[in-house]
Amino acid sequence: MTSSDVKPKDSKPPRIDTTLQKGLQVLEALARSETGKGVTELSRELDLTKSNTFRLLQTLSILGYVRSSEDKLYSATLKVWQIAQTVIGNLDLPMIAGPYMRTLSQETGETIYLAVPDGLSVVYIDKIESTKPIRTWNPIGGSAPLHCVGTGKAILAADFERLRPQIADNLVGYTDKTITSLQRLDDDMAATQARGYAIDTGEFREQVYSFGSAIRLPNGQVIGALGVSVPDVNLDMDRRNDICQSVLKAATGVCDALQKL
Amino acid sequence: MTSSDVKPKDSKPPRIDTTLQKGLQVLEALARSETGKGVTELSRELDLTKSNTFRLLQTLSILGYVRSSEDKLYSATLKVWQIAQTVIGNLDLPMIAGPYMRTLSQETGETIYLAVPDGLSVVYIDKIESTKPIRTWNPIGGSAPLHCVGTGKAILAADFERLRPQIADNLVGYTDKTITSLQRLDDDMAATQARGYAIDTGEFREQVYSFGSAIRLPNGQVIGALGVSVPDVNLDMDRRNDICQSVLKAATGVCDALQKL
DNA sequence: AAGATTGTGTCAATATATGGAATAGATGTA
DNA sequence: TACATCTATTCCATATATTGACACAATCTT
Repeated sequence: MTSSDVKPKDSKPPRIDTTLQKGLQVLEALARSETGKGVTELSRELDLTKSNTFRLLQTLSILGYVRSSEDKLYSATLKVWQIAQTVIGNLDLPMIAGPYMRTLSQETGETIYLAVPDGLSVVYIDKIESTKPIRTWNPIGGSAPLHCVGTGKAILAADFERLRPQIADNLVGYTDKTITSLQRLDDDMAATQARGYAIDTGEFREQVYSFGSAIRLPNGQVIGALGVSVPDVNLDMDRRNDICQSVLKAATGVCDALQKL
Repeated sequence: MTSSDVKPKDSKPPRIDTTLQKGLQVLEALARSETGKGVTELSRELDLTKSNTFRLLQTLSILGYVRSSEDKLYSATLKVWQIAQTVIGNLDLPMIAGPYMRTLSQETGETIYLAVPDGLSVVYIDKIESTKPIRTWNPIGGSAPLHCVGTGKAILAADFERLRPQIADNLVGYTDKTITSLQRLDDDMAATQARGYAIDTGEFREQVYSFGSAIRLPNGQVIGALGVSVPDVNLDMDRRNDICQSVLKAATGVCDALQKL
């Protein structure tokens, strides 16, 4: 049809699936609503037909994204939140954090770790080896207890109220420095929260110090931590302070990068 | 066209917009993927045509739900997370928490508050008046500083590492009981985290005690708090303990209800 | 009880999404 | 270098799946 080309419309706006677009518009509109909305209200807001809106709502309901309450008010379910959680769980942290890890590596020369929480442990998902001729202890994919290492303690402190009861009975000792009493853990977590970074003074491996700072989403949710591991032979107090500041700066940088994502 | 005879498929189950369905399937598949997926890979996984998959990806890209990385790998953006945040922001907490608030009211007989965080304050979004002939102090819509009241302190403790630096310079005093030093706040927050509920001993209004416990999403994110306000004339130590336990139980109940939502 | 809302079904018309084939680019192999 | 085999992307005729107008029922207002 439209054989008479009087309307050269628009050249090449890549065609777009209108049904999908409308469906997502409906979902977003419901997400914005506090109380839920009716079919008619929605159709007016989005400038769609009532039938059309109804149909979209029906599909979204079947797919679980939307629920129609008691009366005829539709509202968004937490399904989109669940999906968001999986997105966050699959965020490519190594890529996002990469530049900051490299900076951190240059500034400190020590081994840099990127860790994510996994139950009551951290799992190392990326690292940069120390430039110094000292072997390193944790491979990518390896794990360590939350309460002993820099990255773990940073994560623990960032979500302490929730994790505390779980970890209270699991304060396994690894060295004579390991925190095994709940009282000492409480104190250490308070100090960590106050500082913004965590300090491990050989609490998991003898002679190995580590420092960590949490990586958070814009709303505060913890999704990982950056850390630096140092053989304590290398460590005087000045360097220790420098390293801590660097870690904190790097983690802050990653958080900012996440803001913009 | 297609004047040919009928095709008695089955059109009894409520028809569903297949384009929308497929588009959401694509989105979910990408959300599950760590590395991102290509068109062909997706089309095979979802049993769709390549052209079809490509078209869906194109529209999802335009709508901002998906991004095609450097080379031809598609992955989900944080847009679904942003939408999830608005859903959570608009959760009908009063309805969900209602039953637990009523139980709490019956158990204590005192004024029950439902509060949400708002910057460095709490805002009361629902309440149940005390059954006792004592007037109450905070209207729905009213607010109070995070660091002085039961609900606020519960929220503060639940997200302390993030909020601490913000509130450090804002410890305004209201009574001579108000916590105005960071050191005392740190201690109190540690104690609150350990207990699972917060105690306000007349720190906002003279003679008014309050108790609060945080409401969290399944992943730990704080979205509000339940609280009980009590004129201290009514309060002996036994009752105080009973009330604290009741608040804790009620808040836990709301959290569980959110799990199932 | 009448009237004005609403949500929910129906169904033909056609605009819309679709699948297949064609193109283009990239990577690997001989 | 040429060939083979992957990709992603575009094009287009076709029919299918979406659409909108209308009808109907169920509430709510008056």
